[in-house]
Amino acid sequence: MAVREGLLALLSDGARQGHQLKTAFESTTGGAWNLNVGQVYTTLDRLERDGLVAVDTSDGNKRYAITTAGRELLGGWWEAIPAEDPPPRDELLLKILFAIERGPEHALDVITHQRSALTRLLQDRRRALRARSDGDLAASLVADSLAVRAEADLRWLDLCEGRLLRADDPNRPATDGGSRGPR
Amino acid sequence: MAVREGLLALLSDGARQGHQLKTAFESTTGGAWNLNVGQVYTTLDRLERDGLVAVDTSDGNKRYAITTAGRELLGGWWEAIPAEDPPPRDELLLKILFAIERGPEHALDVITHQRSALTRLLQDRRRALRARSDGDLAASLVADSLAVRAEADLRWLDLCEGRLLRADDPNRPATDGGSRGPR
DNA sequence: CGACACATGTAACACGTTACATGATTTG
DNA sequence: CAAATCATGTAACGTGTTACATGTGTCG
Repeated sequence: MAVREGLLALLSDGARQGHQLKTAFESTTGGAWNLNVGQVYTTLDRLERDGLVAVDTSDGNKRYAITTAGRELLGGWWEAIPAEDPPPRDELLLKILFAIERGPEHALDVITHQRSALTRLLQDRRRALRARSDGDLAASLVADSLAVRAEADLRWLDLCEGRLLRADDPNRPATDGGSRGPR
Repeated sequence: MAVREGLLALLSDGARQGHQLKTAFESTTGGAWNLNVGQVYTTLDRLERDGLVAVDTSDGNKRYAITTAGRELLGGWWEAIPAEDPPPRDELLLKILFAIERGPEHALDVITHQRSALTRLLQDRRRALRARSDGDLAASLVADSLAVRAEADLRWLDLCEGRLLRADDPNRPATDGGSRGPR
């Protein structure tokens, strides 16, 4: 559900051909996300099927134009806050949750490993960010996003470790003895 | 690619039936992610097709067991750091990138709106986190993750706004005049 | 008995992705 | 002219998701 809106956003600036949309999409995302041309057309077909775009062949070319319904949907998109319910499944989170299920020691191992790997990755990303301080705004924003995301993941890993250690610590009265009991 | 590994992780503790896996998956994720039972079976079919699990009917029941290949894949999963290439398309990031394409003013509007909405969401999440300080470790970790994620998004929005304002500011020598020029 | 949970599936669809087929136009 | 780019698609596959069809067992 991201290609759709991206194409609509591009079309809200004026009708374009399918192939142009691929190019525009990639340049808008700073080259971070390439689209297979075929996907553009299949997505456009679906958008047309849903009445969000219409084909305009008034001049010999085949141009896609956004419809009123498309504009409405897009208007909502700008305002909508990306918070699906249920939230998208985050791989790191899932990994730790299932590691805990296998045993807290295992989970702590995984956390340690992930943290060091993530730290390395973050350094790389920061380095890349400094190196490529060319004027490409989009690419910079993508890099920022990746870095911030990695920092957040690291912070979460720390939180996670804290909770695990506290849960294991026999000093503390366990908040609940048998929530995970195997039937 | 998250249900597969989750089921494998559960099976690495011992063979189970399909329906039990649904229950285990949901309890492991603190109820944050429910699975349709049908999906468990289709996923198991695919895992079996790929030789990662095998069906065991030695006792009258139909149990799925992880295979050696499955264990190998799982071993890699624990260590693998969730950093796909290209990175997963982040909706907030996409939204801002396409908003910029429509015009920096528009982008600043969207940023402002997203920030206030996200701030509200974050407060809700924090409140929810405090309220439900029951002993459910998994649910707490999910809530932590959501909160940390929201904080990171807010921080990124600030970064983003900064870059945009700097790019628009005529005092600064624009790093590049025509990278976004409409041909 | 009737409701509910357990248990196993099938069918249909959405979206994303890759590979492939085809033709027109441009340009070195 | 040959190669590259522009342009439009189709086919096939993978995962995720929902809805539906069925049957068994348990318990109030």
